[in-house]
Amino acid sequence: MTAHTIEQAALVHFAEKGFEGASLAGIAQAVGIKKQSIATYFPKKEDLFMAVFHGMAKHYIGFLEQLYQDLADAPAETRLREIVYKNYQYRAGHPALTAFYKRAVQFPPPFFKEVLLEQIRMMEQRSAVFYRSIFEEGMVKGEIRRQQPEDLISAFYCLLDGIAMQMFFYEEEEFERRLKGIWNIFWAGIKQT
Amino acid sequence: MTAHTIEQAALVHFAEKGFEGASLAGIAQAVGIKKQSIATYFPKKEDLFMAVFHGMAKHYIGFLEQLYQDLADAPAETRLREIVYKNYQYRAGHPALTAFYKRAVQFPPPFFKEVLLEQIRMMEQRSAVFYRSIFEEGMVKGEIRRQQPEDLISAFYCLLDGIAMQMFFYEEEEFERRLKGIWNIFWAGIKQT
DNA sequence: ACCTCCCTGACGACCGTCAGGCAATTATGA
DNA sequence: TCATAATTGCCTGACGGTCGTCAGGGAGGT
Repeated sequence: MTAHTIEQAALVHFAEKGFEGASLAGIAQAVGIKKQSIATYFPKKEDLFMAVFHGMAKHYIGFLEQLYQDLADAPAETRLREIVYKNYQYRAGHPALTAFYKRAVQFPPPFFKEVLLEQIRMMEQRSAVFYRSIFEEGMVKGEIRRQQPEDLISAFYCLLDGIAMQMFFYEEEEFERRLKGIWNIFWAGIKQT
Repeated sequence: MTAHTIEQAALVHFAEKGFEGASLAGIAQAVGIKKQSIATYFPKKEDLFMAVFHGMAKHYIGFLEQLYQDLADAPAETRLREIVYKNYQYRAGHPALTAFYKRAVQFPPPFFKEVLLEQIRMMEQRSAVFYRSIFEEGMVKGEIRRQQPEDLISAFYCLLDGIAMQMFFYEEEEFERRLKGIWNIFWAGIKQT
């Protein structure tokens, strides 16, 4: 039980200050124990980081699977727009998880850069399969203009990443206005005319 | 002279490990002096970081001004595409500056979060004025479909940020293939049909 | 008697910063 | 022109503080 509490506190600290910047003392204090007690559950700091990362990955993958399932029978536009918006809402609703993820992806602690990047590639590939099916189905049904599926996937990832970056700068209200405009332009760029 | 050498070494270290993660000892070693000697030019670590940041900002702004100037008389598509590609080439050609910028923007050291974010807002606003003029001119000339300029600007920033993120994951060749697809979809989304 | 869980104490390493020294260069004034 | 003063540029030494980790102890439940 305490292990889970530690993970939660560690998530926040790692998200805010990164792996090197976060201190075991600070995490322990947030839990209400001494720093040495963390070693009962996570012998090394790296172990704690790994546990937090896997917890985050599990949570996010669960969200994605649920999302994809819910959208099984819908027009391409609805499906894609829902992925964009639900991703945004997930990120807005889980700021600590999101900050941790952003930091881990862009500035991974050196001790397991490779493991981490591989994990991220896996997650992206899992998504790519799903996105590809949406695009190909959309093209067959005449909802989406015929073009290379790879280009569509690239652009969609670019859209999602760009949105994730922009979230950082604007207030909720302002951002949602922007999001609407961004989506309309993306959809205009791929739909069948 | 040494001051500039120190700044260059600091740029690399700050870019790779962040403000807290980079050590004065490491930077000094890269220059070939002792860590205490840095204090001759930069009394506090924060002063060094500030100097590096201002150097980077000046360099990048110079690049943007030059770019905007060169594109003064060209069709909207050319201008926008050039901005995208030249930005990409700049980032690819100056990886340390880019990494430093990314880290500073997304995870600013706490001691001057506000100063830094304000600086960034300034840089973005300077660009926004230029982008807006391209879009408005493009709409007047019938090159771009009539719509809210704000939406176009939002989408363009989203495009640039998304591209900056994606650069991280792919090799040069693979990435440039993707970039082409991404650009085509964006342009299809805003051009006059 | 044996785990489970958390504790105290101490360690070596590294951090940024302050204080002060010393040679080489440059500027000053007779 | 030359002695002297001032400045520059980098040095050594030491400081208090924080870090992660190792070693070992003790209370409470099984």
